[in-house]
Amino acid sequence: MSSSTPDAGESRHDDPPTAPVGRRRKQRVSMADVARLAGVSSQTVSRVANGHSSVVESTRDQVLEAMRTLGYRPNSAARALKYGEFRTIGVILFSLSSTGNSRTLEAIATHAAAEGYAITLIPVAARTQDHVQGAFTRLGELAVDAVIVIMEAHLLDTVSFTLPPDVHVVMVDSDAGDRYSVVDTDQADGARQAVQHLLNLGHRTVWHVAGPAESFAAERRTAAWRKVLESAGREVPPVRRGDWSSESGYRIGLELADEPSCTAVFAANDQMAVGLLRAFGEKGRRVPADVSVVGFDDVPGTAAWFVPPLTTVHQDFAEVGRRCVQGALDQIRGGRHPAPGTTLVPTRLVVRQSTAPPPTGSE
Amino acid sequence: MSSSTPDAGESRHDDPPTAPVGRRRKQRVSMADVARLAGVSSQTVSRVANGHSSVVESTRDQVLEAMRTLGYRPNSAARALKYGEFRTIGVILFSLSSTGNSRTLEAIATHAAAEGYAITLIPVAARTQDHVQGAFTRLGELAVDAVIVIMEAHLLDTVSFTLPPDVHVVMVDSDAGDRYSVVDTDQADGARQAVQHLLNLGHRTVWHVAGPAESFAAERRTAAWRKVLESAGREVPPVRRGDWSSESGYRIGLELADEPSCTAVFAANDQMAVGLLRAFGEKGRRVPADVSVVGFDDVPGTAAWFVPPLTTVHQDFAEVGRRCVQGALDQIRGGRHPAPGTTLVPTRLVVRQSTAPPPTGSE
DNA sequence: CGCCCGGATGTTACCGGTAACATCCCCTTG
DNA sequence: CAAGGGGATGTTACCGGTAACATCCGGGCG
Repeated sequence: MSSSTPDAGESRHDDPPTAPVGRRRKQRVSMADVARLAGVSSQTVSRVANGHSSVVESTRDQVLEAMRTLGYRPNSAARALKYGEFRTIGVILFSLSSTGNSRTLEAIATHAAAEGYAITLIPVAARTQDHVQGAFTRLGELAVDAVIVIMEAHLLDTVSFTLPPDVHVVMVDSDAGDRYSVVDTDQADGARQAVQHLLNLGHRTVWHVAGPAESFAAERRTAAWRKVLESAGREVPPVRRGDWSSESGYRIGLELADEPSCTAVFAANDQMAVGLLRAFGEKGRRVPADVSVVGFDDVPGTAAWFVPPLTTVHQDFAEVGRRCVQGALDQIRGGRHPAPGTTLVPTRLVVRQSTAPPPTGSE
Repeated sequence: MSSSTPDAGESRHDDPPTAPVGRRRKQRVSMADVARLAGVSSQTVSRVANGHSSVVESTRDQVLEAMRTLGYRPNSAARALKYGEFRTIGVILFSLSSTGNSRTLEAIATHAAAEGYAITLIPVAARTQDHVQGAFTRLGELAVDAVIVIMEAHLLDTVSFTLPPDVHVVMVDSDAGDRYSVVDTDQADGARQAVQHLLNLGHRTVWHVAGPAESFAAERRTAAWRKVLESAGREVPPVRRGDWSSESGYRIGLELADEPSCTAVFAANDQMAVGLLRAFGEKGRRVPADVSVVGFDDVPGTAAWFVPPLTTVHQDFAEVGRRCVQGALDQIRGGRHPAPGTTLVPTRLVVRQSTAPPPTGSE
C-alpha cells in the first residue's frame, strides 16, 4: 500500500542475495548460502548440520562459523518434502473452553514435543455438519502425519466417511473403537464409583443430572448410573438432562429441591454440580446434610474450592493426552493403522465434603 | 515387527504405483499420478486444482474425476517450499491450564483458520531459561510464518535476544512494546475499575492479593491498585502476594480475616478470590456483608456461580486472540515488521454479589 | 613402484507443485 | 489462402535439503 508495487507479480528478480532488504519472500538463508560462504558444497553443509559421518574438523568449524554468521535455520518444508513426513500431528477439536479439552491438548502438545513432533490445531467453529466436514477437508491439505480427533462420537458418525482413508487417526472419547484407534476415559467406572459411593452412604437411590444427549461421554455416564441402580435393585428416578452449563444445573436444581425423596444427586459434570449447589442453597436444602452432590471432571483449582468442596470423579487428562500421542506415533512409525480398539484411562472418585449419609428419618 | 524388513533402508524401489500396499512412505497420490490417470500433464492438473484460467470443460472434468478416484490431496510441503511460506502461525505458551491462555488460544485458532492459516503449538514445558531457549531454537526449524508469544514478560526479557531476528512476532501481555508488536489486556484500567468500585461503595481502603512477582500482568494490576489508592489519598495496606492458586488465596484469606480493618479485598485473579471466599467463610466473616471481594478474569461458567457470585473484572480473551492474529497477518503480508507498539484490549468490571458497602459502624 | 582402499568432499537427481516459457492447433482476417 | 493471434496444453526449471553415487587424494602394502 505504501510503495509502487500494486501487485505481487513482479517483485521477483530484484533481490541480490547480499541485500537483506528483500520485500516479500526469500530473506531466509539456505544451505547454498552457507556453503558459498564456507567455500564448500551444500552437501557438506548438510552433513555438518546433521552431524553425519566424516567431515574434517577444520571444515566443520568453517561451516559452523558460516552458519552462525548467516543465522542459518533449516527449511522444514524442504525436509518434509524430501522425507514425505512433517513431524507434526494435527488435533481437531470443537472448543478449548472445556477444561478437559484444554488439558488434554496441553498433554498432547507436551508429549508430542518430547518426541520431536509439533502440534497443529484444527478448530471446528461450530458443531454443524458443514463445519466438521470443512475441518476434515482442510485436514487433507494440512501438513500433518496423523490426526487426533477430540469431539463427540455421535456427531462424528454422520460424517466419518469423509475422513481421508490414508490418514492416521486417534479418537478421544468416541464409540468408534471398532473402526479407529480410540483413547477413552473410563466414564463408566467413574460413574459407577460415584453412584456406589452414594449408595454406600445409605442413600436409597441416586438422582442424575445428565449431559446433552448428543454427547457420547454423557450417554455412558448415564448408562453406568442406571446400571448400578438396577443391579442394586433400586428405583431409577427420571433423568434430568442439562447441557453441561452451570445454568442448566441451576435450573434443574431448583426443580430437584422440591423433590423430598431426592437426597443424592450425581451430576454428569462439575459445572452442573455447581449449579445444583447454588439452587439447593437458595431453596434451603443444605449440602451435604440434606442432599449429597457428586460431580464429574474434578476441575482443578475449582472443584475443591466450592462451598462445600465438591466430591467428584477425577479424570486424568494428562494420561489421555499421553496415550493419544503414543497411539498416533505407533501408527506413524508402524506404517499401517494398528488394530482398532479402545484404550481406557482409569478414573477415580475424590471424596470431599458435598456428600454425606442421608438425613436421618428420611427413610 | 511382523514381517521381514528389519531396517527401512531397502523398501524403496519395490512399490509399483498401482499397489496401495506401500509399507512406509509414499502411499500418497501426487499430481503426477492424477495426470497419468487423466491423460494430461501435471501442469494441467495444477491448473484445475487452483481454478486457474482456461482449461477446457472436458479436460477439467477428466482431471476432477481422476482426482476423486485417486483421492488426491495436495502436498503442502511442496507448496510451502515453492512459495516460501507455510500459512501457519506458531503459538508459544507455557501452559494451557489457565483459562486466559486457553481462551486466547482458541480465539487465535479460530481467527487464523478464518484467514486460511493453521496454528502450530509450541509448548514450553517449564519456566526455566533452558526450556524457553529450547522453544525459540526449535522455533527456527518450524514451519511457521509468524509467532505469537504468550508468556510472562519478565522472563522473556532475559532470553529475548535469542529470538530469530527475521521472524514476525506478536507478544501477549508483555512490556516489550518498545521492541515488538504487543497485544495487551488493559490490566491497569481493569484494576482501577475494581478498586474504584470498592471505594465508591464507601470502603476506606482496599487490600490487595497480588499475583506472583515474576508476572507482568500481576505487576500492573498491583501498580494500578496502588495508584488509585494514592490518588484518592487512602492508606495503602501491605501487599499480600499469592501464586494465582486458590490455595494461596485461601492461606492469605485466613490471615486477612484477622485484620479487622480489612473490609474490601481486590484479588489479582478469580482463583485466589475463591480461596479468599472460603477462608472468610470459615473464619465467620460474611461476604459481602463484612468483607467485599473482587476478582479478575471472570472465568466463564465459574465466577458467576460461586457463593456469593463473584464481582470481577472481565477480560475479553477472544478480542486479544483476534488482534494477535491480525497483527501477525499484518506483519506477514506487509513483509516487514510494523512499528512496535502496544494494542490495548479494554476490560470491564462485572458487579455481582461479592461486593457491598462496608459494615456500618466500621468507620 | 604401482595398486588398492578408504576417508573427505563434490555432483546428480529427486521429493511435489507451479511460474515462466514453449508449443500446438484452430480460427479469424486481410 | 497465408499470416497472425490467441486459447489450450506441454516442457523446463526451480524452491531447499539429502541419498546415492562419483571423484579425488594420500597412504599402506605387495
